[in-house]
Amino acid sequence: MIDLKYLQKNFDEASVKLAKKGVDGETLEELKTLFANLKEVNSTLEVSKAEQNKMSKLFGQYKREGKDVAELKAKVDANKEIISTLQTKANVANVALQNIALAMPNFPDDSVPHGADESDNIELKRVMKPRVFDFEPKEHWALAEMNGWIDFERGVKLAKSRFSVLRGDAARMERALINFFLDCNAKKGFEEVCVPFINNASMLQGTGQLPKFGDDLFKIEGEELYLIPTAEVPLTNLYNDEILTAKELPILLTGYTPCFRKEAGSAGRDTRGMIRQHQFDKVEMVAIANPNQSAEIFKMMVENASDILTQLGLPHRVVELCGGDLGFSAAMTIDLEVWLPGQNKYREISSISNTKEFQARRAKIRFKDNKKNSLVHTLNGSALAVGRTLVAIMENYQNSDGSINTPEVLKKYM
RNA sequence: AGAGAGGUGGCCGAGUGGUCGAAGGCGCACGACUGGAACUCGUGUAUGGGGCAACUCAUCGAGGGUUCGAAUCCCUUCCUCUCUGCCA
Repeated sequence: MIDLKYLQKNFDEASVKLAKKGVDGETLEELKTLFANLKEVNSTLEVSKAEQNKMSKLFGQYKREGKDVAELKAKVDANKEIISTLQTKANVANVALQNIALAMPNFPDDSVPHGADESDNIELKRVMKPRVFDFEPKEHWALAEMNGWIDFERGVKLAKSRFSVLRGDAARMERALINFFLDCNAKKGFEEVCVPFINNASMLQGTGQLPKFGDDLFKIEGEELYLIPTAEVPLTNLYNDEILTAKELPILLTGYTPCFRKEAGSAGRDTRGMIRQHQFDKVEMVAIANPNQSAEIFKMMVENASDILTQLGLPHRVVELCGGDLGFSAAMTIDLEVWLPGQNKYREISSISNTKEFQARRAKIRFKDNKKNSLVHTLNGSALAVGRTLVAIMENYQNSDGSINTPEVLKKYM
């Protein structure tokens, strides 16, 4: 959640920032008004409550002294009415405020380039030259069929479309990749954790998936529980509603989880192959950091993910997201896009974001900094999306006969 | 899933209608003592909101109710523990 006090005091500046992310001024204006109203109602309410508390204390005193309380009771009863009215007003205002505030995206960092969508993103650099093929490289679904690696039909039979089954060496390579990624992250100081793949609504709100993006989540019927769309949710919320000490920061976490997404807005996109599935494996990095550490950690996370791709021999590029392409919670994001020779283009394989204090404010993750409590910064990034890495290996390591070589670093894992 | 017990501050634990944001202990921080430390003694030590501040409002798992007044009574709900059942 954005800082409403800041919005109040620096409305114009905040409007400019959020315009970068495509937020119209009207909603922002509404938010500001609601906030001001709530403050006013609350302050009058507080005065009445203070009055009520005083009178109640007096009431007890009168009783003990055997004095007559009839007159006082009349006063107290009248005040009670006023409080009840004000309280109702305050509750309504608060709900309205929360509804808008929780749906308001994060401020983009000042460094974030302007732009409307993906096409305005900025390529920072390319790592490794794509291999030159002396034959026409095939797309991964063709290779999958030739090698019996992916069973799309039976995946659909078991669940529905956008589910698939990995078989044989593909299944083993999926597992090898998970282990390889976790080991790489551990070397960079990330603690490995194994978490529930189902989280409750409050956690999903903490990281920003709820209330606005519920349509993209698989919900457990009859319960306030959801299949996680990314390990970012359980890893970040590990410290939900906690006050950490400055000493224990930064907390670096990594974990493997499957991710479940309804892909509600993606009908027709990437329908073929394994690029966009309802369930996919991912190894995630999360950092809970002191604000003065977060820039450096962000850089480290990007380098780590890029380094893993390099170790796997996968050409990729580093892309800085523009304001319009930035996710809801992110203040800044860098994507890594891997080269897919079969598709002849770069495709996202990792997304690393600094949400600054946006998630920390929602999830109430704070740290004690000489007596004072401050919000932490939270960062998250994939290292890496496992299924897409498998796809990248298939396309980059294919031979003319359709067979697929194993990347050197993966051999000891298989 | 059924039966019973219970959820209080960083932890333990008292508190069954008012003077309780909460005794006492532990832990922690600071100070005194010491060459230094332990011991001992003193002081301090929840969170969120409003206010420059004095101060004030809210919070005793969560939500609602009774009452002038609720940690304390009532209802709902979540969670934990024990026993039974089931299961990896």
